Amino acid sequence: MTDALFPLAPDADDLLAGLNPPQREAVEYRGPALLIVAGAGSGKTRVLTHRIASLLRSREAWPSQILAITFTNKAAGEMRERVEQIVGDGARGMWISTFHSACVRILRREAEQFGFTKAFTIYDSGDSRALLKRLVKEREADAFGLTPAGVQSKISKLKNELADAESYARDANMSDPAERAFVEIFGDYQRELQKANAFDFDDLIGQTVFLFRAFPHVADVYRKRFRHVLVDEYQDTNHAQYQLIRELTRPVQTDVSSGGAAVLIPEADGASLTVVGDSDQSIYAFRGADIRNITEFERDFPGAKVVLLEQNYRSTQNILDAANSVIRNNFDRKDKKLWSDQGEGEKIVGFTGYSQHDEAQFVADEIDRLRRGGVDYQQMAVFYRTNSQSRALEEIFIRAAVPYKIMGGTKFYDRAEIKDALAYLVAVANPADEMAVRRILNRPRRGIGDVTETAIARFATDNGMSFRDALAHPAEIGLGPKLQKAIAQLDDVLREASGILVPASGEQPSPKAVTEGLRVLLDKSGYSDALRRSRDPQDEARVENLDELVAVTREFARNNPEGTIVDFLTEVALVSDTDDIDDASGAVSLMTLHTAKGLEFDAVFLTGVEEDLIPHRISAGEPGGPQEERRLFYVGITRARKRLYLSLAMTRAQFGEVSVAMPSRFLQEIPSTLVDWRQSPGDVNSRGGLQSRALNGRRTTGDRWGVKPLPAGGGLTPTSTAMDKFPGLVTNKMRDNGDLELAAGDRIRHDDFGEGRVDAVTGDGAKRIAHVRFDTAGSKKLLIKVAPITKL
DNA sequence: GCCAGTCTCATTTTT
DNA sequence: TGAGACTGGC
Repeated sequence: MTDALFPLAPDADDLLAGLNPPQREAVEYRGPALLIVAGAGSGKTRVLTHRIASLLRSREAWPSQILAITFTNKAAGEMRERVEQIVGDGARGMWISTFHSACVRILRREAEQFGFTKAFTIYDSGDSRALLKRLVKEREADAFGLTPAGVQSKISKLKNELADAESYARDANMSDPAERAFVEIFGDYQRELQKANAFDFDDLIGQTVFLFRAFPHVADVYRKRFRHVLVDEYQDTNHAQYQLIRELTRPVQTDVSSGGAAVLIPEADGASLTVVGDSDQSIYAFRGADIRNITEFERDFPGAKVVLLEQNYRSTQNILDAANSVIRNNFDRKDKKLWSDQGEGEKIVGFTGYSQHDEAQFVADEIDRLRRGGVDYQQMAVFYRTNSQSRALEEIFIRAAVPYKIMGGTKFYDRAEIKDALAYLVAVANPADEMAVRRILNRPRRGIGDVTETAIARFATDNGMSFRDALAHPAEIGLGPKLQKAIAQLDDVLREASGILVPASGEQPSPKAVTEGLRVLLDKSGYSDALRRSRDPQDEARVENLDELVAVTREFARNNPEGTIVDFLTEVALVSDTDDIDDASGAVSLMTLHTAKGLEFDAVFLTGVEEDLIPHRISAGEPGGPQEERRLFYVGITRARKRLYLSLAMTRAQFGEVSVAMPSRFLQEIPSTLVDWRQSPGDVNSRGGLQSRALNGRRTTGDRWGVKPLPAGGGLTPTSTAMDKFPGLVTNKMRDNGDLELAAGDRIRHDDFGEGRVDAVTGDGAKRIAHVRFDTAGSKKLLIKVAPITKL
């Protein structure tokens, strides 16, 4: 069979060209279930896109029969692009999207089936927290120690497990007042969402599963449609997502029952399922990702084929050796070894700074050096564990004129003025969304405070109308003339915008509707004017941000000529700024380790490699926490193509207080032969103080980092790395008196000061300080955790 | 109802 | 440290 459009033979070849044997197998295997275990940098995107292309080319599937699910919008965009590169227009009609977008698409189509409308709002976590705040307050649940944030995360966890308020209540200890309050709030919350015609983030998945289970005929529509389901980053799926996949890949059954007898006959096999993932890169357990989804795939899908991709095309062998030797310490994993044929490459560079600024300075200097050596800024990235660590880096980078951009972090759509503007749009698109209407009620200031807001709400309840509709009856609410006028004006503006954005049925809104509607809302409500008149200098920036939002609507109209206000709001709710990573900007990327997943750079700086940061101290108490932290560290390492820097600081200022930082235990897991310590923890922290010789020396050297400082001991150990010089300085081996209990009256011995008596102990945790009077050396204050002391 | 100044409090990761 | 809650004066 030849086909003019799709000549089979040559194309099949070019899809396999350049692939190694396991990769080929992953592209070519056909069967009900396939698990591709793809180590970092093993070319999984390539495999996935070629697999899709191969299905299309061979006519095994129409584009519309393919559903590819990724974790981020960025990944979805990339995959689409790469598939289009291969098959061109033949990719049209495929669903390549995130879990959330796919579910929104389904829910919008089917919303009417279960009490929602197409125009439902998507609550982001800020929205749901705001709602919960109100509910917690109404129930006075703070008296039981419930906080909005705590309730939110608990609800989220439950939803990820597909539990609802009722099912949770069945097993909950209802004699505990806090539990009872929680159950009540959970119930309230769900009712409020329904009333507001809104889904929160977790609902998008959970309610889709619910929809499929409650309405099998609806599910069958999608089961018949999607014959090939492919899931990327499968190790990050949570239970709800797992169940969604299960529902989608169930066999289609036809109901031929007659006269009350239910008879189901199989109509078609379940869709073929391909999942790609790497359990070593599972770093989202904290928000419900269940690593078992991937580790038990073969049990879940008997007969599943498993393909292992272990050849790494990204990094040098040194980097991979480091990564392997770190991840090896996680005990419950299947052994998997990344290898590369790119040669050893450069050694990993280690550096210890005195402070985080010192560390940042090293990074800045080294970036500068790399740049001079021909590495582009956009090929360099700096990672850190927590967002707050970026500040020190930024300060130094600004001073050192290193161009940088922060990925993630404060989001455009999180700004108050943007949320206000969007609330205006939501109030028009989905008037049932009371939260949105309440939000804009007094923005700009209209003199409407708590009292008036409550009066409106009461009027609405009393008259069986929505909060939004109550705005149309200011005279009847019993308010002063000024307030009546203010409310009437708001009502007018919303009405006018509604005419533009949601025209009467049958009429097509103009492509410019969203832009125009937003303009009307901002201008006629007085919002823009209020900002422009303000003398707060920040308001100038806010005006600019709103202009930017208007520009976003224009861009949206260009890309989606048929796009409605609801489509626009969906996009805004689901697309974070992290997604539009501007690769051409010529700047160094700064981001958290989590954000780094899926990216790669020629040079990577992994900063803050300290205990309590990575592994983060909070993780210590969580089951599986330390292991997940190790995977996070592993993810960071494996982002690097050619150069990897590991840096830390000996002291770190946190919330205004300086504390001593210890090298991370993970450093010790890397063979010392792989690391070239420019300045090791030993150089900085040799006992005797933090103003070490190495640090002082550095300040006076012209080329600060060009020359490797001589190893201590006069260079008598030429092959040693600095790590050898300070046995006893890194974690296990590092002096760590940990939970050494000292109390006033105890006698201790200090390596340098001899014996003494403890007068008092102050502080707590790692910062406990012993006040000691030594027999010969006088009084000293010692940090109990690290001081070279023993109790007698 | 508004505002500005003070206070307290928690500080991980985010589709 | 810095964001949000709270308070008291207008």
